[in-house]
Amino acid sequence: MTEPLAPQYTPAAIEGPLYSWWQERGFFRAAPDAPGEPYVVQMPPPNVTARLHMGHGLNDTTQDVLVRFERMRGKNTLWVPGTDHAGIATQNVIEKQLAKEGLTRFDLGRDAFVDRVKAFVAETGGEIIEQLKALGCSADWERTYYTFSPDLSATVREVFARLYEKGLIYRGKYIVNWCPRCLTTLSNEEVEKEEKSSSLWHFRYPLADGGDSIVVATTRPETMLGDTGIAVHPDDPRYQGMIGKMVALPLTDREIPIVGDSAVDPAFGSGAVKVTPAHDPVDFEIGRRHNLMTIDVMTPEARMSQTVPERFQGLDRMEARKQVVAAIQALGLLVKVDPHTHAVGHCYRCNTVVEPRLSDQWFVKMAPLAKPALQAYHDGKLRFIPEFQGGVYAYWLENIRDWCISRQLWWGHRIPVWYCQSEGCRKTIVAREEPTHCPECRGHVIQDEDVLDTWFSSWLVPFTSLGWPEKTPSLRAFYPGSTLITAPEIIYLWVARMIMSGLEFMGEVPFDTIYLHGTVRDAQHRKMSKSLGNGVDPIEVIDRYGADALRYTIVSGMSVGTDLILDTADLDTAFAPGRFFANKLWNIGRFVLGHLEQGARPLAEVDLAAAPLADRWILARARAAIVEATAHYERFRFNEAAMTVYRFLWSDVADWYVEQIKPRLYGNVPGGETARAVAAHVFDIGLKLLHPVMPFITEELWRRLPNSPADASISVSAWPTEESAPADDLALLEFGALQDLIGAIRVLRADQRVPPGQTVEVAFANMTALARALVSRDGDTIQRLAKVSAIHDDGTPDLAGTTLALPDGPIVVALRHAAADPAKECARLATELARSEQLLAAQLGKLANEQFVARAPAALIEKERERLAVLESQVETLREQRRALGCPA
RNA sequence: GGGCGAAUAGCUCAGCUGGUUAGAGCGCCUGCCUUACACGCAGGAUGUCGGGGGUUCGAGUCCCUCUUCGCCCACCA
Repeated sequence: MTEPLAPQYTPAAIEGPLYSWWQERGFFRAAPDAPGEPYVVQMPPPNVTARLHMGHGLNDTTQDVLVRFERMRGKNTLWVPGTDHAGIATQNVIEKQLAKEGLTRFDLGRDAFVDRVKAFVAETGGEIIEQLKALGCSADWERTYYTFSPDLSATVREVFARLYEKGLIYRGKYIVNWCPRCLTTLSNEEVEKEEKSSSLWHFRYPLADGGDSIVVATTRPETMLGDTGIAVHPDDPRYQGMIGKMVALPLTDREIPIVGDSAVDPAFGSGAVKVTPAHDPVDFEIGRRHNLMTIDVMTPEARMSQTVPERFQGLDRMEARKQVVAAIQALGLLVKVDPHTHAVGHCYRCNTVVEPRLSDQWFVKMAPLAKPALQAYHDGKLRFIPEFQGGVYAYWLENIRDWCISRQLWWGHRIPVWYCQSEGCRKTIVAREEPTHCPECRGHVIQDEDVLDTWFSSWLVPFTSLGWPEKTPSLRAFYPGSTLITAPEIIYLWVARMIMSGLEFMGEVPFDTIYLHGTVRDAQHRKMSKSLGNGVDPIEVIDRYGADALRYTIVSGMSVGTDLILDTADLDTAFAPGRFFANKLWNIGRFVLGHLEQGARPLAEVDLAAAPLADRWILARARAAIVEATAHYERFRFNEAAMTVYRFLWSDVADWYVEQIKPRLYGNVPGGETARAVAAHVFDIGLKLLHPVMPFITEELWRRLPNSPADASISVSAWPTEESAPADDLALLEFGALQDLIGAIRVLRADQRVPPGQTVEVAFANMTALARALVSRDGDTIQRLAKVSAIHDDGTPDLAGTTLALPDGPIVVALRHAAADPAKECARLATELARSEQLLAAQLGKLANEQFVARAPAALIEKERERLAVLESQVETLREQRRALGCPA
């Protein structure tokens, strides 16, 4: 471990080995009986077929930041990882593979298909886990669960059986969302609504008695073939006489009744609604109330079925739509077509337009589960960040609808329901273990063909991942968990349901804090997606710039509740902040470690009272960084935390402290030992504060610090506290003044184009006590850092000076350097004078405002008075300079 | 249709309980290969804080309103 560090940081060389070492040493393992308050995070389980994308990058980096922070703070930290068998998504992947071979799942048959999926998962299912490791995720991988493992499958059955026994699971015929491509139902939450501009077609239906007619409006003309009634509002005067009459449904030979139903809005369209109970949830309810027939006019693939006139049979629904409209028009019954935009449901997995369809399905009765979940929120047991997301959660629960959990898929947990086949028995058996025969009549039983919604296993993971229903030590120690970190888009699909299942089966909410982060978008603010091709591959970024650079960029670009925008066109630029910072850090490390070969004394052994200003100052800055960064991490303001540490390490440590101690380290001068001790100490603090964000480089550098215990990891080292660095307000004030003095001289040099190599003489006037003290004690620092050969305390202002506000008053700083051109200098001074006079006038006005003086806090007024003094001095200096130069008035 | 979020430098964003001259990174300009780092150092420019109105001694910050983007929810067919 003593090879010299290269000038350029090459992350690829260190990240892999470090991760392997972390794993071997088991730093991320959480034992139920380990000391410390438990801190538990459930990782949103990625789909087994998934490859890491930026969404994971954002989500898992955020979790890892928090987990590493809490682990270092001494909590018994557990991050539970897992993968999701992802019913529809995974089945689709395999079906696509089959399609390439010219096959469908039906060609293989159910068992062979499931075997094929299993083989695929066995082969590729671990990829995403390896990618998460490349990202640096410090999960307890030994606990990695799989939602379709035998263990978790057993818990799914257990939960199904318990809910069924409690009367919370039922089977029924309702209108459900049907994806004609996936050939399965979807829950309401799995349907994504999209605004589409379309048409509202008005059809005239003649009454059966031949006299009158009635106009109906529809957005789905093809469903008219399944109309079994017409509904009007019972109080609508236009249709009062029509209720009860029959309509001759065009294109068919059916006669359907006109019914009165208050679900109809008289103000919309014509005020009359065609009722298609098999294809619309509202129509279904109307149909039920009025005993209308249901005619399913479509096949599962959304083609027109045998129930419609022959000319339309077999047509795709969209084609049928066109032809029905044409046929109606040919009959002279098309009244008008209005443009109309409305929300159309799409399958969340394949984006096909979802068809509402009457079907026999299994449901979970949600109201009894929602009630305690809502109560927990109102009782303050759930904290949402950002806060407003709590309202989103509550609104959904208040308007909860039953959950359709059966899926017509082959990949997933088969529904644990068997039906007795004997005539006269027909019992429905719900069982935890597969029954061999009907317990009632010993008849032959067959299992329900359907599988469960994927989310029916993932809504249980906060406790099933810990061994439930067994009361394992892990379950006892780590339930309930702490923080859930995820994207707002799965509040309903996952978060709310976990809360409900947690309350139902464990009696407690599964986590107390829900942190919802934004979405990763491209430069045009579009969501990253495969179809748009605007994605960034995090693995590519890690290979090129390192996981730390990726993580730093993610963290610093993300604030609470906002999206993360990444320019996908230019990765070099997009990840520059992280890359640059990692390199800077590496070089601070090279410098500091290079001077610590003989070791560093612990800070406790250093006489700080006797230490130079810079040492006391950097320790005070370290303390401020500790306090600030810790507060930011605690409040989920990770970008602010990152910025705080960045400023500490780059601006304070690198730009000032390192520059300041160089003479003490290079030259064999007294104080070198103190400088080494302090440098080692503040670098240790900086690395620790940064470790949650940039775990690899901080580990690599930290382990090389002389005072880091051998074979220890920064990831389990103690988080710095206020005790780690002494406060020193005087040092902050004095060093700040020193920085201001050096800064003022640098500005003068640059303004006057003094060549960088050339030293200058500086004249101070109006010296304050602080300035005098600094010049006499730290004059050498000023000389070195501002390239000054001599400092004069002139008492009179010189050419080309500037006024500087020190804490104890304004002083004048000037260069003893001939101004190039008196005329130019006069012009420059005139501009500056004008500006200063303006500011002075404004300041005088402000302080003349009686209201302000009466009401503003005293400290503020004091500051305003100080500023007035500076401005007055500035104006005076500029005037004197102009006089000295003989400038024209 | 209802609800929510956002609008600050060319770009991405900070600015938390109203209070100095509104900040950072990237990009840009000037000068530097100063023995940790040119992925760097020093200096610099750039903002009617989306528009309008209000509250206040004082508003980027609070209130109202409008505009523009984005998100979520919803059974007006």
